[in-house]
Amino acid sequence: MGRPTMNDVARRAGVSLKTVSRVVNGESTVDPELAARVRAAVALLGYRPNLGATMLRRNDRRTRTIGLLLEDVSNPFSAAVHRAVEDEAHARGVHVLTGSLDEDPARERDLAGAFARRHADGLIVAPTASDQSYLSRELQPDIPVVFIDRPASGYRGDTVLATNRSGAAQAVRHLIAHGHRRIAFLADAPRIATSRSRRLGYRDAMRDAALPVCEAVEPGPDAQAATPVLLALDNPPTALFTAQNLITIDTVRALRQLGLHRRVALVGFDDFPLADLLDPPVTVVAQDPAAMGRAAARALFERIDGDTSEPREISIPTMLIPRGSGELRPTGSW
Amino acid sequence: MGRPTMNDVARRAGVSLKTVSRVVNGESTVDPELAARVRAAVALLGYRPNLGATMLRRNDRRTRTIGLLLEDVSNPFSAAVHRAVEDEAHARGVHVLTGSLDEDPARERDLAGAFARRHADGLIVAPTASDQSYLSRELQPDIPVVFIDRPASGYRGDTVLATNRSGAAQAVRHLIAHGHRRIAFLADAPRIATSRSRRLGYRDAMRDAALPVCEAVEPGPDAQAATPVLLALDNPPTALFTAQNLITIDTVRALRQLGLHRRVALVGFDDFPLADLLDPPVTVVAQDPAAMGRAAARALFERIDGDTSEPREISIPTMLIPRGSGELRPTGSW
DNA sequence: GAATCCAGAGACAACGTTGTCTTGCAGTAG
DNA sequence: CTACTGCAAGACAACGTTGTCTCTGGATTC
Repeated sequence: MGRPTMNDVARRAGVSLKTVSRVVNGESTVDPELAARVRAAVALLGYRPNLGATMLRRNDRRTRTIGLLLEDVSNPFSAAVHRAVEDEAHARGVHVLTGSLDEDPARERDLAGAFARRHADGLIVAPTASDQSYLSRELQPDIPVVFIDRPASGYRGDTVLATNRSGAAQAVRHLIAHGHRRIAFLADAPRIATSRSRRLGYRDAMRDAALPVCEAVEPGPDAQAATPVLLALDNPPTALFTAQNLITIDTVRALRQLGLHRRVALVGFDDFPLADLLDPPVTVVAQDPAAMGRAAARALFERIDGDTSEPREISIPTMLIPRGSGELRPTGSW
Repeated sequence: MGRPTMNDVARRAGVSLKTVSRVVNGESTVDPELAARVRAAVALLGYRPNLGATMLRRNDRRTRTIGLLLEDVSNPFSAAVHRAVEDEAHARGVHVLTGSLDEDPARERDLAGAFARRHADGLIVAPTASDQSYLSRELQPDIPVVFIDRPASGYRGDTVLATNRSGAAQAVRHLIAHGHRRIAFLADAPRIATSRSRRLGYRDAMRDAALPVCEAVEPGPDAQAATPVLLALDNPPTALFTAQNLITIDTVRALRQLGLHRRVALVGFDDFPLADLLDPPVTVVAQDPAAMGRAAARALFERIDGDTSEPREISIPTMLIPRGSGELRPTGSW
């Protein structure tokens, strides 16, 4: 015996199937006494509506579920976005299916398709693939998608982005203002859109100050290795700008090992927990992942509720938080 | 027009509905030529099976979805568990619905019920409520539940726990071995089972060494406030054992503010990122959240696959990681 | 007192799919 | 040549629910 159905409840209460349906759906055209009998039977049998059948039959077709595709749910940035999205969804009685993409375009496609088949009412995606046109094939045309953290291409949807370029430029100008002239840029793969934007910001600031660029792109999984190489150059940088939180942390480790953490200035893009407790405390350009998640969720729910206006691009400002590592002055030599 | 159905595909391919069903489900009793026509029509129309209808009709009733209820998806411990569960699920083509509980028993009940109504094939729950007997009412009898991090009561299910008591005792013995006699214990609400277990471990070690206990339970949201109070006692503790990662971090902050971070020893339960980069690096008893998540997911999938043996209790060992803060010797006075 | 109305309740079909049964037809044996 | 076998493919019911239509009977109206 599986779980009880409306029919079981109807038999038990001595009414018709349809009357049970009416009571369960709170329709008013039911005799109070019958309604009471039905409710008693529901409680007695522990009846719960079969959501699948409901969704199949109803014409509004809402599963009150959204899909959330992030880079890696265990990364603090993704986790904060996740939490903010969940809070917005919870307030609306909506549940969240999550998936981690790990920079794997195939996984992005698979999971988006899978969530679509599960009839998610909408998707929030931090794109990993360089092209999202697959979404047209995988998704029902009326499923809204909001992109977060990185822009999408090939599919129309709202996009929530941090001020990557201007935030990066601000970080670099901050280092310049503290006397640095040789500032290196450490970033992950240029395939990643945020990495490119932040590099543009770095270049903006360097160009404006007529300084030469020095880029170590894609330190890869072991960003720690890039730092000693950079600092062993003939005319080594006196300051580093790291474009992502994991790279920042690796760089902190590397500087520590070299014993240069108090001599080489450092500003990181994206804040991370305990940055304020390190020695020196790490100056960062903080994103606001919670605000990004909230904005994305709100945009998505507006679309789900029928907003069909032109896709928007929502900018969430970054904020420079001076803590110490970014205020170190250049030292002549070590 | 909604998305295409099997009927649309059948009409297009000039075959019967049932033949489409056979092709889609990979049954072998279909003429290759018809099968090819069907597949062409599927591709042309972009047909995707309606999972709701499939689940409704099929008798195995699997949604290939599991529910995961954690304390807070943005907490590093929960996030690591989440990631491990996702990886195990992904390997089996199963998707994960997540929810944060925030120590709110009502939210636990609501979300468990909601996921059950969504026909999750199983649930992994880090219990917040003191009693899980509500699950009998909310869940179909054959939905397996695995509890993680904290034991459940009132519902039968496998449980995955860290070695809270022995791990805590080990931490305290470590401090004792480094000469400490006055060791305070800082924990969150005793309502939380892990908090109680760790306190028992603390008491075990103190009793074995014939030392008096000194407990500051439930520093609450602001654990930073408890530390100065403790250290202002007449005969202040020379070492602190903190029972949870957020409390550990708050305590690090407090010690830093008091300028005592190099004089008062500290061991924390549960590791956290960057603990090794603080000054001094923080000695911890590390849990292995990834192993816990993996174990929970594996146990759940075994149950889903039909294992009906007695509920098991799975212990995931903790590991003491000496880094510096726990090896400070007691100082006579400050 | 008969005609009308309305509210409440049931009958029935439908949502998109799969399980089961039946049909049709080619191939084979007697 | 007839009867049987086997297999591919269609017809039909069913899963659990809701939308629509119809029916009933008591209250209201003239």
